[in-house]
Amino acid sequence: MELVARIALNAATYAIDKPYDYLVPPQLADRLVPGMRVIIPFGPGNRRTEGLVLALEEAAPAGVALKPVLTILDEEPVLDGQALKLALWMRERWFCTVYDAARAMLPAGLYYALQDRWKLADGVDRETAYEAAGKSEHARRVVEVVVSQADGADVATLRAAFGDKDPNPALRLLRDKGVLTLETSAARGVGDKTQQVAVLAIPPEEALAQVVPRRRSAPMRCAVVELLCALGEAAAKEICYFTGASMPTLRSLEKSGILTLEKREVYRRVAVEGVEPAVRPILNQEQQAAFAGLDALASAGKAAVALLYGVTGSGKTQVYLNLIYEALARGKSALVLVPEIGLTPQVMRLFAAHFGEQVAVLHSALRAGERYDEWKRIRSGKARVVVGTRSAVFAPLKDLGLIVLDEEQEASYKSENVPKYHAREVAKFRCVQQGALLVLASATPSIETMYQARQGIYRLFTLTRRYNQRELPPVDIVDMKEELRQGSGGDLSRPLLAALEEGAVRGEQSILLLNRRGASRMVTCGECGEAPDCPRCSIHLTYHSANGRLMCHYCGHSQPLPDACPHCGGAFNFIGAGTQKVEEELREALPGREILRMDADAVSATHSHETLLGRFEAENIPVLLGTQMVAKGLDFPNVTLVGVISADQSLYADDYRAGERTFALLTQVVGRAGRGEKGGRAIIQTFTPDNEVIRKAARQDYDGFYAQELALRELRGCPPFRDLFIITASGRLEGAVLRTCMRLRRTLEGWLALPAYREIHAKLLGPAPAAVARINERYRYRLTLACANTRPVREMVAALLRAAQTDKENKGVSVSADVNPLD
DNA sequence: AGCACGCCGACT
DNA sequence: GTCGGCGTGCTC
Repeated sequence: MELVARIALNAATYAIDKPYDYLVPPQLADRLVPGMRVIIPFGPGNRRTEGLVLALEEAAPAGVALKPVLTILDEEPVLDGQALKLALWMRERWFCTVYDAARAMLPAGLYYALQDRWKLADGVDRETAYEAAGKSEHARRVVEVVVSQADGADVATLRAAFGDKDPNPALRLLRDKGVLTLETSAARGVGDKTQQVAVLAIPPEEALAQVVPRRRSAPMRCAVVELLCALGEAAAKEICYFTGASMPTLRSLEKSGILTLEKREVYRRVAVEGVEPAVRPILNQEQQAAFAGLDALASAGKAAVALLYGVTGSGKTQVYLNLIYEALARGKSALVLVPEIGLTPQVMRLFAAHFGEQVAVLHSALRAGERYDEWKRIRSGKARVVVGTRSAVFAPLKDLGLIVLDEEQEASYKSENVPKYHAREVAKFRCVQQGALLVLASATPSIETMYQARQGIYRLFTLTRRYNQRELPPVDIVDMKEELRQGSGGDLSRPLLAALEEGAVRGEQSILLLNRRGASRMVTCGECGEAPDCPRCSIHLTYHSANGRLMCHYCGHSQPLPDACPHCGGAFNFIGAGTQKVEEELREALPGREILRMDADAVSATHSHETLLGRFEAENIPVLLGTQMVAKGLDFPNVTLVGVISADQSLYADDYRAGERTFALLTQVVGRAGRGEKGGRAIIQTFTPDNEVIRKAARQDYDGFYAQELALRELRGCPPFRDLFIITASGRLEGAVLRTCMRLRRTLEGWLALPAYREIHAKLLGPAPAAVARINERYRYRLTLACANTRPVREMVAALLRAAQTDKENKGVSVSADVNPLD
């Protein structure tokens, strides 16, 4: 008998992902446990890859000899039995490999990078090596590269030296002659959250003296140095943004000794210590009723899902804080998930105040090492309450009694990367595993969740009473078409400007929400209507006034704004509002009033969210203008006016969730306007004032919106009536991508006609170009399969993906699948 | 995806 | 005879 490990491999692609059997050598046998990661040889070349041990079995030696496990990477298992089951389920559910799932579940700080280095074998000097290489040009080049490097050459360096040629045959030849050896080491990948900072290495005058005379031949070098002289030091990314320079330019300046590039940690941990302990919140009658019902579910020890539907300000948080107290009292642990934008220092402080040292915080802004520390605290049982964003759903809590998803409709719960999981579904699975209660909390639940609740599949608890019984603020909907007719062509209507001015005169504050990504605006030619496109992606470039350049939001390409339209010579116009443009318009309309801008640009530079919001409140700045993130400032007592600059921008996006997203946003804004003593009002600007989504949001009429939207979803065949499987093909040649898509469609049509799949009743759409048809010189087309998400359908889609990856006809085209994407 | 193996043309 | 380019099939 021998010990065999069944292992999921990092190197396996989706098409060949399955457990592979390896022999456990006797000297490793007593240390190896399922859930540990190992290094194993894979493929004909026995290249080293990482693997995750799924199971260990005693077996009689088979006919063919198994390859051995080489190294164990972990002292203790990193995933327990339930986590391994979750990984297997994720593969089935989201079309990823088991290892993809495992990677998503583990903190990055745990990560090992395998480093393969080719070195001269012991006792071999460079002369012998060159001799062995003989006349082979490739072999000589390999030796050249290897001897030029003190501790051997890594694979990437060799690849680079060979251009598009393959160094492998030469490497193998030299290895077989005993000249070269390959060493594999596993290096911990901690500290990956760093950024490059450029610092002048010599006095500014000297630096300028070196580059200015050569401004003509090297304008970028000159621009970079001038910027650095002004700033002293700056992040490499920012330098590239402001000057249009690229990283190679910075590296060449480093080589010339003019500047140095240093790696620095980006994130700092938010201190939570020194928080006053809080007492368990007391509930009003309505909250108490919801709490009692939920707690009865939680204490039953059977898995359940509940929707806690409570209007803004009804105190959902107090309810689930009480549930956590109860869970802890029963010896259970609790997990609270918040959307990315919702995990603020206030939230962290709130939980620290209630649960002190028992709280662990997991979010994307933690450094790899810190995240790893928190992960260990959770696994050891020291932390029993976890607050975190999407990936915290995998927190290794034992005896999980409760998971809360706050603002459950938020898009940030769906992962955009492989595996493209939804935290709500993962949470549901974990609750089933542990017999725990899942609480979905929201003032504007997603249509799917409310549908399940009304069907009786989820238990529904409702909070209708607003905090201190405050009335809803008056909401004005301003018709921007009418504004235009009256000759007011800007982004700000006269009623909004008047209200802003009035507020400022009274010393009150206003918040303006620009419902749109970043600081951007489209540019079109006023004569021919042409808009500049990204040369690599099929999307329009947007203008950034901070650096005066056109940029691509997908690949980061940037170029100067042309003086005139290259097609007809006409002048460029700006359409759509960006925060920077609105800011300029505001400054003109409200001379002398201070305006604070808060968008991705303003925040990433030097000031965090928090410092900006803090300034807004402390300095009583009259106007705060920004993207979604300003919604966090709505609770300040002196804010009496909230303006939505263009409700249309998200409403007319081309996906089925646009209505839901817009409704949730407007409802939140209106519901929270004027919470303070002074009351308040909201103004919504739109070109379509009769739109029912906008009107219902203004009235906080969720039920009306739900009824209308549900009917629409049924008509369109969207969730919750059908799930959408999006199968995307991408590649460099548009024709090949489209042909692959057509073949996939024919295959699916054939399969759907088979008796085995007769029950599916699917609707098949496409091929259609993806929303952004080309990204980074790759074309993307997609098929949509609309039907219920059942096991046979998932098996069919999985079979399609495997077939597509194996089919030689699809060379150069990759195919992937996603379920109910949110974009 | 990577990698070996096998086949074939180019150059010595 | 090699060397190196390219197509095909497998990965415990």
